[in-house]
Amino acid sequence: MRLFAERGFDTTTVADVAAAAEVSSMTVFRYFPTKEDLVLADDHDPIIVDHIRAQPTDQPMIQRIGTALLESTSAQSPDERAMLLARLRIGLSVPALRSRMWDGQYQTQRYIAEALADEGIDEFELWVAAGACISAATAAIVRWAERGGTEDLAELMAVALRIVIHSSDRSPS
Amino acid sequence: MRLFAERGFDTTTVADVAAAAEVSSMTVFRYFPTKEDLVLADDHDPIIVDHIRAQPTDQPMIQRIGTALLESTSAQSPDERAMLLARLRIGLSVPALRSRMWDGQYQTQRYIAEALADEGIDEFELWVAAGACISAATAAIVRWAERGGTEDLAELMAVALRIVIHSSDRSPS
DNA sequence: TCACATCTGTTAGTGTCTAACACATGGGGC
DNA sequence: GCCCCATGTGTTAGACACTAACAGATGTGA
Repeated sequence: MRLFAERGFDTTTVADVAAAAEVSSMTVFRYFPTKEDLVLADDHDPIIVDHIRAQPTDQPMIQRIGTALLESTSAQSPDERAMLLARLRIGLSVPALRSRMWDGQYQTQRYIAEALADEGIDEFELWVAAGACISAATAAIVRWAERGGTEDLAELMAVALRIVIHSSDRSPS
Repeated sequence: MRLFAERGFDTTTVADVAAAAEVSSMTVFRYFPTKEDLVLADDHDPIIVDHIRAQPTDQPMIQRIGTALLESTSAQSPDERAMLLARLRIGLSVPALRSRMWDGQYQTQRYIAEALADEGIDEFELWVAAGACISAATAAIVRWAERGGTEDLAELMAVALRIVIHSSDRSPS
């Protein structure tokens, strides 16, 4: 991350990273399947799923997902926030990384839909609701990163989720 | 597209495509910046923007975007549908292409937000609304492709958009 | 101390993509 | 008809990401 931030992602080779880590290039590829994974490796999905499962089941589906996303973001430590910002700073400016980030959110969407399956909700409706919430959360995160992390991420995300969810008065299940 | 469908994307080299087109590899890269662009090249964004601009301005923003997406999909010819399905068939199964597809939607989101700027709406709210609609449209398109294109895409998209928009009673601007 | 699994390095190779230069083709002005 | 020039294309050389197969090192348990 230090090398990428200093010299740029595209202009830093895997060999450079390997040398800085005092290992061979092969060793890097053994732990990170691609160069992109050096930046994108994170384990936030299980945390989100935990928060999803902890939501009261008497709420509308879209509300449960949105609240879970908001909670799992609010629970981040300052260190995690700093790491997230560093990742986004590099990731949003490099096309290859940006694409991979969106795909990471697609994976998150799949995890969420999987965690909430078997509740009798229509599969497609669940998928759409998860997509809408993730889209809103992403909008907040991107905006936050573009402003250099100076704004309140949790508040931004709450605003974004409110736009998508607004006064949903539909019943659960 | 034929080669990729027959022999797989990863197992078909650019040299193979170039040979089939009876040109050199260099010529391929001159017209398509990357191998992925051989599959992903499309020009749907301007059409969406046209439909966006054609919406009555007395509707809520999210409604205008959603309707425009639905219209520009409904207006597709059978040939365009077939091409879309072929692209999705290959694209969804190849990680590198899937990632790039998501990034294409990010670009679409930017076009939409740009087309609707200067209307006095809060920039962030506009961005979130566009993201939610695109997310819904994408859910419909992916579902449609996963079912082999047998379902009614316009109807799927209408259902998805209704979930995101539902009975929004907020005023425009 | 030995057998074994795990980790790491080396080598050789494939494939994407770039840069620089040379060649061919075809149309417009003299 | 001939040259000039723009455009399109091919060739070559090369950087870099990534893979596969093999060999050496290291540490752990019996």
